[in-house]
Amino acid sequence: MGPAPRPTYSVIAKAAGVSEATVSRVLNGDESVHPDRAKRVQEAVEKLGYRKNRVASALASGRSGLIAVVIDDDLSVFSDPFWGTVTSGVSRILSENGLHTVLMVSPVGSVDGGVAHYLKSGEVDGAIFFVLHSDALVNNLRKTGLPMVITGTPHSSLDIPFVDTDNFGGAYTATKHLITNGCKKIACITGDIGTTAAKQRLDGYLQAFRETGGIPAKGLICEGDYSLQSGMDHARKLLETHPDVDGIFASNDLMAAGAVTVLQDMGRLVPEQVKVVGFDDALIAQTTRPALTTIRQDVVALGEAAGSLMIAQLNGEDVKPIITTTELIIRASA
Amino acid sequence: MGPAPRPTYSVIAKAAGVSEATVSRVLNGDESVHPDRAKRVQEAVEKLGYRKNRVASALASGRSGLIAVVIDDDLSVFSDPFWGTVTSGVSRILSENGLHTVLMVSPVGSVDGGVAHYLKSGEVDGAIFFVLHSDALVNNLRKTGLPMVITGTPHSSLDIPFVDTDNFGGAYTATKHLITNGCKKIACITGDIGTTAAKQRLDGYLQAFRETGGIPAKGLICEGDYSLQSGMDHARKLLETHPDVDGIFASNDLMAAGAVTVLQDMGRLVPEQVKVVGFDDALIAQTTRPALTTIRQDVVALGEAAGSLMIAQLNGEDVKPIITTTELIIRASA
DNA sequence: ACTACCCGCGAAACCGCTTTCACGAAGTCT
DNA sequence: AGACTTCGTGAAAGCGGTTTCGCGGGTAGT
Repeated sequence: MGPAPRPTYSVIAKAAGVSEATVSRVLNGDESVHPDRAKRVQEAVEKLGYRKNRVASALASGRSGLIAVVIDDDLSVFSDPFWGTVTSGVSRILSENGLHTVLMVSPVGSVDGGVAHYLKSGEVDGAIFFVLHSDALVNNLRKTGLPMVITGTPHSSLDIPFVDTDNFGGAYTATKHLITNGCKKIACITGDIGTTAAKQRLDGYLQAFRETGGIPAKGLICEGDYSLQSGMDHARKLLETHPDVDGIFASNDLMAAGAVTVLQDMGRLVPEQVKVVGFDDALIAQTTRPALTTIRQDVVALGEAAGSLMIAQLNGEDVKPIITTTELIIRASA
Repeated sequence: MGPAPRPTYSVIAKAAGVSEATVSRVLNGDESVHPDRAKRVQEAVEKLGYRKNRVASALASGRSGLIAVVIDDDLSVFSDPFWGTVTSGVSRILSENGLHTVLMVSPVGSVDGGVAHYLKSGEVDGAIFFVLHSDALVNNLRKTGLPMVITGTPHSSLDIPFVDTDNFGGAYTATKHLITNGCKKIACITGDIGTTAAKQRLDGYLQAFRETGGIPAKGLICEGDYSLQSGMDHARKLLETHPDVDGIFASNDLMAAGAVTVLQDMGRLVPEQVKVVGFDDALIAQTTRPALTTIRQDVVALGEAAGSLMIAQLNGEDVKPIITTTELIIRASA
């Protein structure tokens, strides 16, 4: 025997002594049904343990109840808990609203790939993108009218709602912290500069400088790529070109951790001689010695924000980007 | 204007001069259609850019093309990249087979919760569970005939196919490595012992001991919970109760990292005085100083294995559990 | 009292694809 | 040559909801 046979409208309608149309109205919150009959339907539904068949409903109404979460295969899904965490936040909010999350891990670059087709096919009611490098697909999809939300700040200023961490503010705070603590020569190891997050964090760093009237010496800004290795490489290079560097703001904790180990290997004391601030407050920030001072971003909140932006859109409300706040977590490295 | 209007069977049928039934047969790989007509249909499909409406197809056939990935909310989805990584592997395999991944992050304990209802409702063709503590739901779902795959070893020996890392073998190898390198007093910090993975890793540790004739002294086995904190706590306790401990096998890298920092804080040299081996080869294994010697598990492969087990099941093949191999990664901590 | 509306509700069409069923043509067996 | 299969095919009946349309009765307007 297969799955338990489920009652259909016809059964409910019979039990409640009404037509299927009325059952449908009641179940979809149509106010125009007489309370008495609505109640009879409710009771029948209750009694028979009826559950709507989403597929049939989707076919008839054109709404599938599915939201795609599109994750670019480029992303380091494989080592960074970030994306999984955001997704779980998204998923929570969506399911609270009766929607399901369809996960698509796939190269997003192509405007004409399988993902694009799928999204265009109307099988999902909306799509949430985790985009870093390219907006091409999203941009292309705009004209289809598919409700979309971007996680991370888009490159071009599309009028598509997005959610992002306050990268600029966080980086500003981090750099300011270094300055306040007496650092005179502060380097910045950026993330992959092809991402808006990395750019914004760099901007925050620069802004902090600007305010103090200074301007970072040439060579103090190193273009990393968020990887441990790049953190190490740039720290090493920095020590050669600028032996007197006394502060480093790294665009994520991983690079910060890499920088710290290199600094120590080269005989520098952290934080006594060189202070280091990271970004993310990833787990790793707690395990390095000294533990990293860093900028915490609330990743779950980011996911939830993305989810609720989608919900709002589906409800026809007009939506504004959401920027989630960051927090300076002071540990031992700065 | 909404999504581009898509052609239906009726259009294709007309264009190819055949009936809709024939179109359906061709598109579903029914061999019994005359090649000529099949070709005509193919051409029409090609020419008109036809794409099948999955929803309609699902309603008519009862197959939704959706596979649920159920992640227990208990799990540390929020700090451990493990689950995200496995999921991406699953998703890749599924989508290669024309299936989509529906993500459900939700408390799984309840046999009667929303997830249970959803899975019973026939809206998905199968479910892949990430289960740690309880098999209740899975067990309950068996009688529905829903194809299922478990990631991780189930507690009770259900006849449900599962995939898992060779926890036992990995732990055995890790411990053996410590023994071979001259450790005399080797402690084990287990993971959450409510999980089979933790039990198996403990068993592997014990097996290595058994083979050398020894049996671990009382108190050398500490029950941790996979968290950084528990690694630190147990290491501290160990140094008090067994100051002469010279080897630690921790059930994951996070605890190993915690142990290492405590050891160092208490003045022990790693690996000179105490050697430490972790498990997972997580990113963190590379960032601790000294870098962790650990057991690598291929997490993506695990996900892919889960995906292909599901595919096989849907194809009616009979399936056997898959145990993926581990590898000893020797770094500096042991 | 008579036409004009509005409101609640059921009949029925419809969403787009799958699958059963039966029919005619062609092939096989005495 | 007649009866029996086999094979390819189309007509049509679903799958389980949603939604349009129009009807009957009650309220309102004049």
